Amino acid sequence: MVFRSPLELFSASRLLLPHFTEGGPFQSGSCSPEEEPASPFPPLAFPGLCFSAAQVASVCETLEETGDVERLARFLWSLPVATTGHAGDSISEQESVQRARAVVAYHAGSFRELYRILETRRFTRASHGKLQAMWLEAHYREAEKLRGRPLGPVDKYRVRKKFPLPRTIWDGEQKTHCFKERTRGLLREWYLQDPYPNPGKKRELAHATGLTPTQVGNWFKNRRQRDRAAAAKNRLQHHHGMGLPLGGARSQQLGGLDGSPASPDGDALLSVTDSDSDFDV
DNA sequence: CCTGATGATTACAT
DNA sequence: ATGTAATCATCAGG
Repeated sequence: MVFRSPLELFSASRLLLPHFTEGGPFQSGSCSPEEEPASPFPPLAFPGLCFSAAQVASVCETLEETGDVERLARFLWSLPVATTGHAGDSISEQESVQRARAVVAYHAGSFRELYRILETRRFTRASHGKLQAMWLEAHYREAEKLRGRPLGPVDKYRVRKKFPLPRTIWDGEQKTHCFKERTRGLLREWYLQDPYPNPGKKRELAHATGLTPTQVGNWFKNRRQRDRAAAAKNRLQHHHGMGLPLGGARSQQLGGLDGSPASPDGDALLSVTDSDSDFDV
């Protein structure tokens, strides 16, 4: 659907390329210090043969940020494909280029190519979020197409389990349910010291966790509510007299999900995180 | 503070 | 393998 005729693409790329080289809007000084600063742009040569890696990366990043996927696709197609020989570490290997190719493949619906890119190349953390979203969305759409209907939460969960994120775009730092594990740990620590933080503390904690002060306030509010509810439940249980041999504070209702030890499949290391914080009275 | 909505997860049945 | 019910946590608004 997004494809155009090759003629138009090529002409557009010829129009596009000089536009980006002029003025040098961004310097993506990642790792190319020894390139010639002179000869800013050979005006009429073939673009793929004369652009430095930094320039290509800059163009890719700019086009990706602006969301102009069509132009990005044209630019990628204008690049030299699979320059053999020693070109293994050259332009094509740059993360910006690989990420751009992933974006283009995703938008074009070329999911297999997208998967190949995401699985074979290694990406830095800054790209993980976007690439993970693309990986998941692509699989969702495929599953959705196989079936007639849109996917529910359970279907998405199953798709997620069936196609786990590759290590190339996931550093193993799993997020439990909502916030990052690190964030939750910080919130819990501060909560233990002071369940009613003043605005200053809230702001400081928000900055430390990357959340908004409102989110921090909501978390504390919900947390207090949850603890209070747990305490009330416990008190009721005590009055009624619990005959259960289990001495744990949380009873049937609150600890309802801890009885699932039959899932030793790797990713169970975090499912126990916060329910344990409901310490007994 | 309480409630509704939503997502994630599990368990059960088909 | 897929559908469904139940549970839990989080988020946001009244």
